[in-house]
Amino acid sequence: MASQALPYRPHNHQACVSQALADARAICRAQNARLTPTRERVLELIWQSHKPLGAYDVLAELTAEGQSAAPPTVYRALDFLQQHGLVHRIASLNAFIGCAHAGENHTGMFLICRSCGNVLELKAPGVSGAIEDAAKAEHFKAEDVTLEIAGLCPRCHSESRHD
Amino acid sequence: MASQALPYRPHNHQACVSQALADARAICRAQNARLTPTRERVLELIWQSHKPLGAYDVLAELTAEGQSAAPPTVYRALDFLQQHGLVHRIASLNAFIGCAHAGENHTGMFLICRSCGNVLELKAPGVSGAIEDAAKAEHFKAEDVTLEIAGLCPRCHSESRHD
DNA sequence: CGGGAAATGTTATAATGTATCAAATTTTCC
DNA sequence: GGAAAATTTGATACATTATAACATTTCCCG
Repeated sequence: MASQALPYRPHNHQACVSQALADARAICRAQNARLTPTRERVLELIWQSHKPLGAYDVLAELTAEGQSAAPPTVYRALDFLQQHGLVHRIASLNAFIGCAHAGENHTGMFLICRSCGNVLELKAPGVSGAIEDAAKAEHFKAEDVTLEIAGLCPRCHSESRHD
Repeated sequence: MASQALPYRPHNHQACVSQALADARAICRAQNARLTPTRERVLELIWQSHKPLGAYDVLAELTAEGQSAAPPTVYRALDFLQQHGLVHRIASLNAFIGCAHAGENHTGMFLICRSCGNVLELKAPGVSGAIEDAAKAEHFKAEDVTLEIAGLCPRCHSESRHD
């Protein structure tokens, strides 16, 4: 069995991208939302790795491809993708990452490696439950959860001990 | 008994401020850190309410008081206060709030009311434990947790139902 | 009181995100 | 099919948040 989650070990990443794009098309079709070429291209760029990408990094790639793009181009596409649950914004990094559980109606929990930069998105029902309980105990109506854990992924952690 | 946590109901807020400043002085003395006038004044400004304050809001108040302040003045003071556990940065708001549990070595969990803007900081050991477990299951070494819940505080929630 | 460290002042600039309005495209509905 | 409405995109300008770099001052310690 694999000891480490996908982002932390070599894998056929093109499969991740293809899957994400296929899911996105299906989700947009189901929601009657228009996954236009720019939006799809931005999603693909975001998915180019498991590291979060800044909006201006996306912009740079678009302009490098010859597209006439400005900041609003990118932010609008990212807003659309977020609203349809296809990407997440990582608040602690001001960056964006492809959603690993698109369409599953989840509360994202992100493990962010400060060494290699890769991010793993978990579902962690136990955590979500504990958060709901804590909010409920204060009579607080939770609507949106930001949960980002910075640290060392298994790979970088084991390497750092072999110095 | 009180049904709502402090930030969500009227209270003698000056007592919060005095307590926070007294704690800060004690903590800095214990750590041999210098709580200079600017740092102390920034902490006091941050504590002027239970709503997070932006760095440039702090800056505006400092300049209004006649201090010759620039962005680095504020960010340096905030960095110092964060390092000594006296304020927290709310990543989802790009703003800062006084630490409600200074010196207690905790993982902050923030309940942020999107209506009134007040923030309650909780300790929630159950949540921290669940997060640690989830990270451990992925062999991830957690170092820093960002946990921010946006929603409606008890007060705003009950008001919104009486429309 | 002198030498080094810490803190502050100052200017400039980087990085991230939005407002606004015009033009083009797509959808809707007759 | 074609006109009106809604959505999407283009383009310019600007707002907000944060940092780099270097000079100056203040404080601590011997």
